[in-house]
Amino acid sequence: MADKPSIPKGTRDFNPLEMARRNFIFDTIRKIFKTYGYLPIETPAMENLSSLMGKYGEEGDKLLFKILNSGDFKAKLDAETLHETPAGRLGVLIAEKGLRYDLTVPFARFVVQHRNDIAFPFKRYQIQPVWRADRPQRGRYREFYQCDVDVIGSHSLLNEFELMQIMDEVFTALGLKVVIKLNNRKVLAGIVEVIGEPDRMIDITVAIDKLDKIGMEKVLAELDQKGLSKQSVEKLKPVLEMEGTTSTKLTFLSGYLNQSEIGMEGLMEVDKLFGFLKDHPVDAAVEFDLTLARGLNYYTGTIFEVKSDEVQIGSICGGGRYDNLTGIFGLEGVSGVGVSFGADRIYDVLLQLERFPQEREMDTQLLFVNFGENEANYILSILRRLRSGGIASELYPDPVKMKKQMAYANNRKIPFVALVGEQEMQDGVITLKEMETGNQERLTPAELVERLSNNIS
RNA sequence: GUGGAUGUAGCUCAGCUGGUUAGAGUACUGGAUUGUGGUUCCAGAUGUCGCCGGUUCGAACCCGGUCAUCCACCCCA
Repeated sequence: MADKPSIPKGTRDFNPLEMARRNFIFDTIRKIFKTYGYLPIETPAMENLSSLMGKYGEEGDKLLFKILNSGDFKAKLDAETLHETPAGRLGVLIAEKGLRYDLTVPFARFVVQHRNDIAFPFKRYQIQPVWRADRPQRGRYREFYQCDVDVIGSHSLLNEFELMQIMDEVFTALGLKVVIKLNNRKVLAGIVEVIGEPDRMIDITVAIDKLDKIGMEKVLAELDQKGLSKQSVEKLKPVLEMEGTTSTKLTFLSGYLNQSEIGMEGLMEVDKLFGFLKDHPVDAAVEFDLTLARGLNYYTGTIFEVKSDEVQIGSICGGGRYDNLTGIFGLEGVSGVGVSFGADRIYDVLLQLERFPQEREMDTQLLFVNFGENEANYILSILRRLRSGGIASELYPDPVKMKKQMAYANNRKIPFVALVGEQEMQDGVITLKEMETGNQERLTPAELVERLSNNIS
């Protein structure tokens, strides 16, 4: 056999069953976005590389898919640059476009570019694929869909709360038990300020994150190795040892952070969100989680992450507040907040839990057996009536053996088969067979339409 | 980017410390049943055993390389 065709690593085909299931997820999410007043936009698959580079940290830049310039992409390069430039850097010299890495940065670009046509606060949703040159793994793809909702142009914490309600409503509608984790960058900034290491936020949050994996001693050793002073580590220790419920944690931190203005501000925000929750509870569990740092470096306030309570897979939804994302595109002082649902991981979770609803509304309801040219021609006008009545129906294209046509209906799980042969044509009726029971009845075309319309509703 | 595992029929997998013609289930095709599917029975087709090389009288099996896939770390949706 010749080499089988294949698709690039980390990408997938979707068959009709998978599409029905994916659309169930997209439809559920879209419907909820709309009821909260968000409007749809789309942006191109590719952006100028300059819009993408530097927005996701050093790691992110490496994971960008770059698109080779068309035409003679090395025309402007002299031999020396071509040789001397390290491979990693050569990319930007021969590629000026790249595939989008997420939907938030293109959205920021969109807002800046169309600022005069947008009424702020602008609430939009966007459901499109994104691409990352990551190494594929369980729950990690190189092409996957994000479903983003963002509000831009408002500082109000009501937006954060609204997003929490949306997250809750979506996962409830999908029938999934989840935990919404909540943190605030300002609280993290406050902690590093208090211990006197304001520039070491990343090292410290990574250390906090590893706490339950490798234990206190190893975390302390690692911090020491990273060059944190003993004094700072000592000061950090109470935070690492912090335990208990959200409210005891918040009480502890309000004492701990009281010398840090930014820390207290963050704490107040977290407190306010939990206040909203108290008055308007949601189904999902909501946890204050200091270990949540999130890699995307544009977040400045609240950070969200949603994890499945039932299946172990990375986060299935995440997001946060970014105060100055549009600043990098030249529009200062516009604050935004948003979250992104990972449709592909949600799919994996639903699949594993077998929670997909058994839905087959739009599938073919009725198949006409093809007995030959005359019969087929006669059936075409009946089909037209059925279809204009909203009944999905089809005629088997070839006049092959009946057994084969029945087997086709069976495989497609088409619930009804109609037989119209010479006999029926003469009598002006249709023999309708219900596949599941095997029952057959003779109906006029009008009765047929009525019978099947009732069956659908 | 670092580490580990696995590649045999369309799919899921057997294949004995290396032995001659590589199997099962399922799916597929035809028939039992020429206007009736899902069950049953009968028959049939299907493989460079991922690829390249080495060891051997002999390799799906052992060794080396390579590619692909999966898993963990990292990062995240």
